[in-house]
Amino acid sequence: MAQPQTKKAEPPSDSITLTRREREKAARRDTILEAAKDLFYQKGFPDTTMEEIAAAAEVSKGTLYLYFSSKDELYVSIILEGFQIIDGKLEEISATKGDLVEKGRSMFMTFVEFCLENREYFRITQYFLSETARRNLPAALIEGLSTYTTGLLGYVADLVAEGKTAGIIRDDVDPYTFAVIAWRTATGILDLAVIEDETGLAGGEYLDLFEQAFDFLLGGAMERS
Amino acid sequence: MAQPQTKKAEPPSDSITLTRREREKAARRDTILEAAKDLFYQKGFPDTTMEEIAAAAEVSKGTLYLYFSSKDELYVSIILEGFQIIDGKLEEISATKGDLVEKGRSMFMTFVEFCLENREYFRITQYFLSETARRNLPAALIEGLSTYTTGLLGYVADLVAEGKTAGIIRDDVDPYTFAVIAWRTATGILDLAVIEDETGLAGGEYLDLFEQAFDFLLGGAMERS
DNA sequence: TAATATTATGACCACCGGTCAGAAGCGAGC
DNA sequence: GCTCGCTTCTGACCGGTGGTCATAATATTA
Repeated sequence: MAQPQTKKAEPPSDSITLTRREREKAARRDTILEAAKDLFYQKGFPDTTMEEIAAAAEVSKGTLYLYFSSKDELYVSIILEGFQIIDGKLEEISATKGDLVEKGRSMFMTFVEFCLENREYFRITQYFLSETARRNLPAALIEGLSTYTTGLLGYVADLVAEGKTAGIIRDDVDPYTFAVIAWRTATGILDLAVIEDETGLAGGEYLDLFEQAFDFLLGGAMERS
Repeated sequence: MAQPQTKKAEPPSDSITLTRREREKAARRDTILEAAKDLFYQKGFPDTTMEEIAAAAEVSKGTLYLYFSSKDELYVSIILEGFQIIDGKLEEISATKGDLVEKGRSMFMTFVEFCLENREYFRITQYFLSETARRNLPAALIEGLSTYTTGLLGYVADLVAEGKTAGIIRDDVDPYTFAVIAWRTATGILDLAVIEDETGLAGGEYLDLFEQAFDFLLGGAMERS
């Protein structure tokens, strides 16, 4: 997940020791990351303490801070992992040949379903928007997240642009703007859908709401023949 | 802010003592609430401590807990106040006669602008969606919020229903569903717009994004003549 | 004024994220 | 194989926070 890993197989006696060290460091980092992910997903971000993560990773609390500068940075690293998974799925859809509208719907629903199946992950990404999180985070991480987001939106924007060329989407629709709006509509509804104890709609019922939201947005962007 | 206030001006010697006590209690509660609101709006929720609120309200920290069971409950009480302001604005728009589409846009943008002008308020409402907040909150407060939300959405749903009657909105559009989607689209984008330090778009630029989002949604719901 | 009930106080507690001085581990040179 | 020096690890410790509770102050009643 996002770490060099430097698996170079050049073993002259000199550099090999350094390389093994690096590998061990990366492995420990991964161990911590996995432990943290399990706990965050199980108990949520605020209820997971650094002490617990340290115990689960079988290191001391101090060691945590040798690999991650703060609790916030730790979970942002986990976010990035999730981003890469979604990125893979969208790229796959993007590569298929087929009806443009169905490809769009598929992207939208794939994103939604991933977030519904990984609620804790979604909650974490949302928490990241909060002012507090951003104040305490290394600028590099924020930058990284923005880049990933832009990348994901790119798949949608490209599709919309294709739709314009094909005469399906209106000329005055800006592809990237549409992508942003669709993305934020999805997350807005997800905020609701991710709440377990809600009196109203339950899990599956929300899928229809997402479908309808997509239909409205698309309908507003399509060329009316 | 949802407290009785009991300003009754009936002063028979017997009940007056009891009433005065009640009034004093309510007044204290209000004082605390005002102090907390000022601080929350100024410094944000996480950076405001109970000690500070106590100092600002000129009471001790312990007293805070005689009036509010937790920090969470304190600020949710503030949320309810904000809801009533929005409710008033939407009701006003609802009562005007005029173009249905413009009324809808006006409701959407009024909500958005209120949230942009009261970012702290908006952040609080969003935080309220989190699992943690819900676990620690009195059921009555959650119930209250749901009721208010349903009320706000009612204005939009009624307008959509009117649009259907007028033949502007498609027959198969469910008014309440549309209202929910529009609401969540707004909050989804607001999540982004409310971040100060964002590299990309700045404050005002978002207004256009909201307008476009509204246009897409509406376009998808309108009867295509 | 004395007895009682209500309300306010702030020292105190548990807990958490984060730090740091020192311990432990490990490779290199003699 | 022993020591020296560097890297990695540790856990006691710190500052600060939300929340509690025995006690004090105040108001009410008799």
